[in-house]
Amino acid sequence: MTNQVKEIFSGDAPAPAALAAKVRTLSPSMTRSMQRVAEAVADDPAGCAALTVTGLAELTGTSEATVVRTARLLGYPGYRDLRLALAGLAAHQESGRAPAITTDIAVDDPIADVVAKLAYDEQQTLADTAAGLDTVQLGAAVAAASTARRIDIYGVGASSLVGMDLAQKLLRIGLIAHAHADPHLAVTNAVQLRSGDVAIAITHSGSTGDVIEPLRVAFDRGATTIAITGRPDGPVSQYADHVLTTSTARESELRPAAMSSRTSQLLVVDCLFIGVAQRTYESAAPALAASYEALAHRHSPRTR
Amino acid sequence: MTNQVKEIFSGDAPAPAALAAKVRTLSPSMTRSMQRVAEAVADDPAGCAALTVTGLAELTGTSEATVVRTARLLGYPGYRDLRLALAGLAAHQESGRAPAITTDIAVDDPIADVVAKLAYDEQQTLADTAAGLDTVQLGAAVAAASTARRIDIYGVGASSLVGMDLAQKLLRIGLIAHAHADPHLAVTNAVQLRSGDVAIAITHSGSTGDVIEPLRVAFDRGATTIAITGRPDGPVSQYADHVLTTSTARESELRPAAMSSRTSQLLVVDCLFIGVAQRTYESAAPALAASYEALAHRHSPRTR
DNA sequence: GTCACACTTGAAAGGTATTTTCGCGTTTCG
DNA sequence: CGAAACGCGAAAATACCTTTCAAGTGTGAC
Repeated sequence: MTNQVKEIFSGDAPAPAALAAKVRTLSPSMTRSMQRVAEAVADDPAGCAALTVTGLAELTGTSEATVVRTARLLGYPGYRDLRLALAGLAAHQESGRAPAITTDIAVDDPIADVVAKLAYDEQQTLADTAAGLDTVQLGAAVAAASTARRIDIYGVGASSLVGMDLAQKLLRIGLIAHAHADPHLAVTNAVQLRSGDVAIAITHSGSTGDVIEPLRVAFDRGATTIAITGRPDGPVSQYADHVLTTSTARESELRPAAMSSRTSQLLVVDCLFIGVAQRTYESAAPALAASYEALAHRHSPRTR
Repeated sequence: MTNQVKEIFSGDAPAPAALAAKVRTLSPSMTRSMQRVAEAVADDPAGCAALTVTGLAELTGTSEATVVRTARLLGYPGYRDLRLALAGLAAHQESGRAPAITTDIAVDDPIADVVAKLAYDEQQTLADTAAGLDTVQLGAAVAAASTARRIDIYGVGASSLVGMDLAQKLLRIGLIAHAHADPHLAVTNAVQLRSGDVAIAITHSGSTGDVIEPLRVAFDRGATTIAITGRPDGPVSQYADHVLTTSTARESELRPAAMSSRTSQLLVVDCLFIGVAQRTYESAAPALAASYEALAHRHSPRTR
């Protein structure tokens, strides 16, 4: 009973705050005109809230239809609702004027600036991710993982580290979890899965073939599949029962996308882990305690 | 657009927040039906924002005309604008209702709270780390790494992932970096190091023997040694030329220290990486670009 | 190179929501 | 008690939003 419903285009909740983040996340899947609209909205929520469909269409040099389409893509039933959300957002940002260390990291930035900007960006990424995370999907993923007979995790490149992190933690609370970075081994293992097992694919782009393939196999075998991706509309979602969306921060030459996506992925993975730990508290608690113990012994006694 | 004069009744600014107060002020000058509408609006701004004129008219047992009249009296050009203001107000009071993120994550926290608390904690950790990071030490570490003939990184457990992350990134910009999670291999490799090489140890506790040992060897061999630790006064610092301090967030049963220390370590590692990328920009830039390319080809073509 | 196809897009038709008009009923005051 | 003013809602008029549809545009196959 794993593979039905799916909602196809995600039941995006009409996210409250992180609209700019959502725009960034969905931007790649938008057409040119829609991007213009989305950009205008993200740039000046307050201003746009004051405009009618027609007004916004004119402002962006597009048509009403396009505006409505964009609103839909952002998760609202129509423009009216987007407008309401915008009004709320405008009120928000009015109260808490952002200080904005907005500029990109440059080659000649002093090291202190690099630290500040990087920390700020990562904080932003965290906020965006938290705001954009669908708790229903997360809850479902937690439920599936908690009772899974076995959990396989797929991720390559930077995402493989996130996968290993998750596997490490799940193992620590007594679950059977494996992270696979090797696509071939991943597929080989995916074949073993069946209903009651869980497969998790981690890919920022949502279209990493090496990760999609094992997930597809797991999906076909009847396992419950979870995708952690920055592109919820990407190919990977096709084979995912539950999609957890990570946020996409602006990237620069010095700061590749992999860096902020990792932050976002780790937050999602941590949430998943804690959810599972909660659900399996009975067995997780002693396991956690035991692993504390084990670690403590590997430290030299003197801690001063 | 039929905008004639209309001002007539007061130049009330479309007050942002104090709507309830305005209702009270104006209440005496309202007719009975209008009072009912005003009351409903003041009672539940959020709820009313979700209603259409007709809906609100029905709810209050009045007519659309009366609703519009009330909106006018409150200082808005029409109901549409009152509704927008209401939405803004709703967003406001929603934000004020912070779910006490300050408390620890509990076993029975709903999943949404888990996400919020976790994100908040991590943001805190980032801020702390950035504030506590010694930029002089960081600068020195960057300088050493930029010109290193070879970089060895030691980390076990959760820290091993951070080490691998750093190694991955340094490799990508053309440096020779290796992460060692196996203590024996680490020592074996450390023996090879000499002046002009760099060794980096990552340990939250500052007293992880498996990591200290290879660092000591590297130190003795004359390599420049760097420690990334949460305990700058720990044993590891003994053999470190430069110490980069990570922050320690409170931990709880469900949220092991490894989790927040990882966030902190990653920030430090990212700063180190970007610093190096800046310094070696000439050679790093093409390397970075090249790796983008390589990655792009592994994705399915459609990215639009 | 050319054809076929799928996708984007805006114009205009089609619906809702909001605003205005209008007249009935009620109150108020002479 | 009667006249004038006011409150009120039904319904018409309008503005706004949504949907449909056909033309334009780029893309891949052959």
